[in-house]
Amino acid sequence: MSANIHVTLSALAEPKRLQIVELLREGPLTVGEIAEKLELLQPQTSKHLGVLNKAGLVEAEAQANKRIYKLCQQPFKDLDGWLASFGHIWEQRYDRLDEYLRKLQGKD
Amino acid sequence: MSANIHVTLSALAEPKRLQIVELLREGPLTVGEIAEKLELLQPQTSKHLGVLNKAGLVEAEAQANKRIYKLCQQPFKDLDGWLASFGHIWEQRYDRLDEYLRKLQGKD
DNA sequence: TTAAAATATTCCTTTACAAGAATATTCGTT
DNA sequence: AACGAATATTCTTGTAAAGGAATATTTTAA
Repeated sequence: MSANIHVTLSALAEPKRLQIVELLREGPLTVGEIAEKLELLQPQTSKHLGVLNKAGLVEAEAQANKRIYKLCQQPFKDLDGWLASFGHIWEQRYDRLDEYLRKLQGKD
Repeated sequence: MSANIHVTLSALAEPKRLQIVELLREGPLTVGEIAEKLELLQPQTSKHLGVLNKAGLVEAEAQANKRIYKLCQQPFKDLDGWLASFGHIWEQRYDRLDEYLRKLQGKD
C-alpha cells in the first residue's frame, strides 16, 4: 500500500519543497548541498526534507555525518496513475454539455 | 502559457477540493449537486470551486440560476508533463549511490 | 415587482504551518 | 575525551487559509 494522493500533493504544494524535489531529480544530494543550491537555511532545509520523508517522497542514506537524500519513485508513479484516471476522459466529449443538460431537464 | 505546477498542486492539496475534482471526473455538476454528494455546505462548496476556478482547474457554465462546473484539462496535462520529467530517471541507476559517493569523495 | 431557488460573498474565528533563532544530536578526527 | 562539521529538533511567532454563519446577488417564475 502506498501513501495516498493527498499526502503526496500536500507535501509538494509547498514552494520550497517543490524546488527540493525538482532539484533532486538531477540526483541525490546532501542537506548542505540542497540548502546551498536553493539558498535556504539548514534548519528549514532539514525540516522540509523531514516533511518530504514523512510523506514518502524522499529517503535518506547516512554517510558519515552527512545525509544523502534522494527521491522515492513510488509516490510519483502513484500520482501518475491517478492522473491516468483522468486521461480517458479528455478523449470523450466530456466538455460537451448536451448530455448533462438533458439529464438536468429530466429532473425538473 | 498555462498555470504553473505549484498553483495546481496547491489547489489540489486541500482534501475537499481533491474530492470535488475526483467527483467531476465523472462529468459536469452543479454546485448544489457537488455539495450534496460530498456532504458539504453550499458556501464552502462555492468557495472551494472558486479556488479551483482561479487555479484554472475548473470552469463554470451558467445555466439559468445554476452553474455547471467541469474540469479543465490543461492543468492536468501540465501536471502529467511535469511528472514525465521524472520518468526517465527511474530507468537509470538513480538509486545507486556509487557515482555520488565517488563525487563526494573527490571533494574532500 | 415580488418571491423563491441557486449561488456567491463577506466577516469572524480558529487552526495549520512555515520562518527564525537557538539548541541538541550525531559522527569522524585529532 | 574533546572538538568541529553536518544535521536534526524545539520553541516561538506570524500568517494564510479553511470553516461557520449571515447576507448579498442573480435568475426564473408568478
